[in-house]
Amino acid sequence: MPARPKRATVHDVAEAAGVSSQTVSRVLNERGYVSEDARRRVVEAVERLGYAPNVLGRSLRSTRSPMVGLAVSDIGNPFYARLHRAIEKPLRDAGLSVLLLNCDDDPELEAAQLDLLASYRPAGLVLSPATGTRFSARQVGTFENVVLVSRTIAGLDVPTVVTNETEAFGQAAEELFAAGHRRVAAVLGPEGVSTTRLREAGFRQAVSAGREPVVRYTEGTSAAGRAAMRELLDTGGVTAVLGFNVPVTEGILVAVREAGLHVPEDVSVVGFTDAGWMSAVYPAVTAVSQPVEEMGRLAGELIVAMTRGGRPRETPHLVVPGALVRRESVGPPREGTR
Amino acid sequence: MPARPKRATVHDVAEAAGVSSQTVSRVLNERGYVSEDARRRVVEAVERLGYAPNVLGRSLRSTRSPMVGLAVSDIGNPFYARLHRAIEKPLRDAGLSVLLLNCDDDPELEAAQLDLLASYRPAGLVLSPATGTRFSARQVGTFENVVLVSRTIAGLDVPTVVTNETEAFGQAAEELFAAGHRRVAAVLGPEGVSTTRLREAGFRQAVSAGREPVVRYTEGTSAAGRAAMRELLDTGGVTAVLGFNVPVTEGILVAVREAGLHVPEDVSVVGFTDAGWMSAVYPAVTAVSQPVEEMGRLAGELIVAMTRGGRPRETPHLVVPGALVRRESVGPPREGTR
DNA sequence: CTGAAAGCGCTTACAG
DNA sequence: CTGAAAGCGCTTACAG
Repeated sequence: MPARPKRATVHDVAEAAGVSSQTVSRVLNERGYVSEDARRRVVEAVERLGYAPNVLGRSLRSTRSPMVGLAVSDIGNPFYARLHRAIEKPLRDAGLSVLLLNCDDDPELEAAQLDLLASYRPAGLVLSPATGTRFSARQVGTFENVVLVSRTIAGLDVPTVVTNETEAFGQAAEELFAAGHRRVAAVLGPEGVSTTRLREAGFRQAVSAGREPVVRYTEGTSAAGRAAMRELLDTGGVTAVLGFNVPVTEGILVAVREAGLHVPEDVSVVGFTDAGWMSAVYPAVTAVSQPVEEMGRLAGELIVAMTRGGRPRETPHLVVPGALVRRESVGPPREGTR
Repeated sequence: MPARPKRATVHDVAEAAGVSSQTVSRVLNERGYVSEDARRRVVEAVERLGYAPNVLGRSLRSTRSPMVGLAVSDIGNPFYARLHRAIEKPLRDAGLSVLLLNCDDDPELEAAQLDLLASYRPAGLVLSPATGTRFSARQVGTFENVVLVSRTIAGLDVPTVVTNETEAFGQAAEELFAAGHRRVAAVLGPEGVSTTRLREAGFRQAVSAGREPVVRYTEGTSAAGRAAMRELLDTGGVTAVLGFNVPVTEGILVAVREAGLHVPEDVSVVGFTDAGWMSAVYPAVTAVSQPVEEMGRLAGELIVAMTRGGRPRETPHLVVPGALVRRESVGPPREGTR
């Protein structure tokens, strides 16, 4: 195989243009004064040599890397896939790259992935922390600019972007209780995660006399949602269920199917976080829609602002509203189970 | 805000351990001879100073970066989300990082994203090219180690990992024709993409006397699938449909619902690429399951092997088998439409 | 087994 | 407006 041709450097461009490498740098970075003549010759040489800057050299010297980490628990969860897309855009427009880190909601893997990210000396980190995360005040310093999205960490003074979890989940619960269900289950995520805690609070606020809340904690996956729902159908005596996220809601529906039951005739279901397929099927699934694109955009813009040094006096804690989208998966309980 | 404390470097470690920076480097990279005593002192100093290597410096000097690009058309498409997870694992185990590039199936954006990637001088590129990609033999050289996944580019001599598209899609078509449908539509992806071409070939191979194929090309999104299906329901006179991918299949189901029709009583549907929700709903969706995890693993292993210089004599073209998963979305055509 | 020197590609800080 | 010098953090290539 032929040796790969060596790539052009600033020095090659400088030589071809008859200027110094600093002048090339000035032209490329549009900083400092450069005569029109020199600029023209540099631009022409760049073109001719097919020169493309090496970020490694640039970042090393300037001690400013254009990399921003995005650490999430599962890119297969459409919430995080949408978040990635939404964050990437404003960062790209600001000249920043996103390094996606999949952490499987595992604190060990998260720590390893963040170590990896740290080795790139990134400009920032957007984090949706894993259950039992070890991310702490100490690490905030390592990453300089940190924004938490969706999930938060108690006692950490960093900007956050979240949905009005408690209120929105409470509204979903009320939808089921108000339909006449007495025993309603919330199939939540892992205990100790902020989203589980806040959604559970909303669920409990919807409880009043004669209403019986049932709570199950899960890993937040489809398989876990399915297992929890199977158990609830066997022994829980519930007639309505709230799903923590898209995978859990999917798992709940799988279990209902496998039991030979139907939504909403046998069980009513409300999901948290909307997904395209929920309006593609019979019955269409009632769900709380989160403004994920807005969350991503806000997080991206916060990071951009922070990398530009615009650290505000007050740490921003942005809250975006979820909205219940009523479809067909909620009905009255069967006669006799009421 | 307090100035960020300067991070420790090899020199700091060297000084603390009473050795030279090269010896530190030798210990960290486990290459060359180091006395047990020196090693111990270095390890201890690393620990004490909380030293973590700077990839930028390392990559710049060694001209070997641990970064591998993964360029896909849409991380929101579960196929690519699964692919990312599957590729990331073997690469991480080999000490490589994945930079995910979302290209929106847009050749302009793809070019821009690949330019960005090139600035990191990556060790490799795993690419699922955009429609109308401008990726060419010239660029293969830029990225040194390239593997194409799922979608291929004619005339490019690089390793590929694909499903047996033609055969698997043909089997899905046969499933519908064999159920008694005469006019069957394939809602495909963009014209000119290898997957569209190969799946269409499979579709046409399933056609015989009395069977009428209808083909629609789309952008491959949920919205495009919905629009195509709406048109087919209005004027196409088809009783069965094949969906190109998960988003298109979702869009098809949305259009069926919006028309007040039911699957499979009014229209039979088979999807290409399986998704969790397809077995969570009534009717469960019959689909061709692709071994995405295996594809990702194979692509990752190819990249790892290539970065280690193990370039095989023959360019590998790996083909993995799709499998039709029969569920409930296929039935006989309505009487009278047959 | 170890270190002094050099250099990866770039930009900063300085001097003109 | 421009360039010579230095250095970001690391590893290579060499000499001992």
